[in-house]
Amino acid sequence: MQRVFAALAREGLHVERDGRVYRVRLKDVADAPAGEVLLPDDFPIEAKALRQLAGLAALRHPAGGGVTTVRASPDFHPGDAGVAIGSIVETEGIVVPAAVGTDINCGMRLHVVDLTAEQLLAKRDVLVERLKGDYFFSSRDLPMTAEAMQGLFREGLAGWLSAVRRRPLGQLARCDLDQLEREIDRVHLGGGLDGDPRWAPEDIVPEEGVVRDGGLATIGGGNHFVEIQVVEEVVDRARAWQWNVRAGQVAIMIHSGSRGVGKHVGALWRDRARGLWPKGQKFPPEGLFSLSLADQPEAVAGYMQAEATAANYGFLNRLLLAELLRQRLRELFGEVAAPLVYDLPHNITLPVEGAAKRWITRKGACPAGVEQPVIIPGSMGAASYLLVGRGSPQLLGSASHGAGRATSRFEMGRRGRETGDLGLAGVDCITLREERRIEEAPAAYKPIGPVVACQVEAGLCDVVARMRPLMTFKA
DNA sequence: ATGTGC
Repeated sequence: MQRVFAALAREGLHVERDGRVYRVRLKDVADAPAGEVLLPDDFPIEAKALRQLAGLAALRHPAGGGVTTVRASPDFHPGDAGVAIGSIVETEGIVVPAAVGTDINCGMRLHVVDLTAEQLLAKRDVLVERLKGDYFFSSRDLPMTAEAMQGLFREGLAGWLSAVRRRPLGQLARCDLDQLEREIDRVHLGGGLDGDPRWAPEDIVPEEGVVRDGGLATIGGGNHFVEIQVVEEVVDRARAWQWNVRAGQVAIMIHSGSRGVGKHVGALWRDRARGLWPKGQKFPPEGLFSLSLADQPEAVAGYMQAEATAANYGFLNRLLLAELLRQRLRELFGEVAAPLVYDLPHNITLPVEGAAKRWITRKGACPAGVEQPVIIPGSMGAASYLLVGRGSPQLLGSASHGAGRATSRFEMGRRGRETGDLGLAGVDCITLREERRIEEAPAAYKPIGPVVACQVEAGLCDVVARMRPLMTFKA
């Protein structure tokens, strides 16, 4: 697989690949930093996605600060909120709420389970029935005290956990809280950023008493899922052993985010950024309003705290989705070990380490720091990968967050009605919405193999293990 | 992406 970096040239913006030149017309990009796209050979590249990337590159705040670097990961594709999915952007002196959007702390979580696929599939039907109850019919019982919700929003998983330890209610009383505590260091950033409950939707942060938040432990729509997999191949035996991953074992992979809380925070700050834009100044492309440290330091701090608040909720959402599944596995198989391998966000703004006033926003890009676990899911029915990051600067210490959509949901709907081969044979997808099967069918996505291979070849990460799906839950 | 929204 050949590695291809294509500069978005300043004059006219073009990408040259395989002898073909892709041109994108865009004004205002004259003094923007060049963007780079990493793609396998023969991959389609959408003009809309390039236009969006160029729009990001051109961002400047009239009071000072702007975007310094943009990169695009191999699963790069157009987004509907003005930012292409797979964008990695470094800013200096500004933050851009719309760049991360409303799906704050969308991310991945991976557990391994001390069962073989055969053992698990022997109880497939009863497991599916119970999980349908948990994930689709809200039969779960997860009452949260005011202290737990406030601790969560303020500090993340550690704050939540210490409150739950004081008063474990409902199904939380059946969780192994010591294990959850030990697993916090396998969550990126310790599963906690400095947030504040005042940024969360009011109805889920009681002053006192208990709330039953219907958003917690829910999968969400689109490409989000809970998947039971089997480790098909271990490539890096030493690291796999160290991370508890064994060939032939069952794994649990979760792709979800901060649900309504991220939507609340993202929409609130998108609107605030527009409202705070200096009067009389030309609007930025695609509604990408920024907040400048130069004249709005409290707004920058406020947004970062609000984003952190939603991010903390996303960490707990994934933890609880996994916890429900671990409880069902214990019911059916006894005390079976199902340790966390890693949990990490691929939709988040983080400060650049060791540099004041600089941030990296990853929009559909997985952090891939040195020796750090990287989780790249394939599309429904396809393989997923556990990798180890190498901290390469090429994509600012990032990797892709998936295979990348190749065909729009709308187009897939049309193709589905015309009964094309959507690659769904043999896929065990449990969903209440039939249209998901088509919208998220394997044929809607690029093949994960080349997407992973080109990143390995580029030195972004190395494969530790490959998993294949056994059953996928999609809301 | 979103207890989607015209």
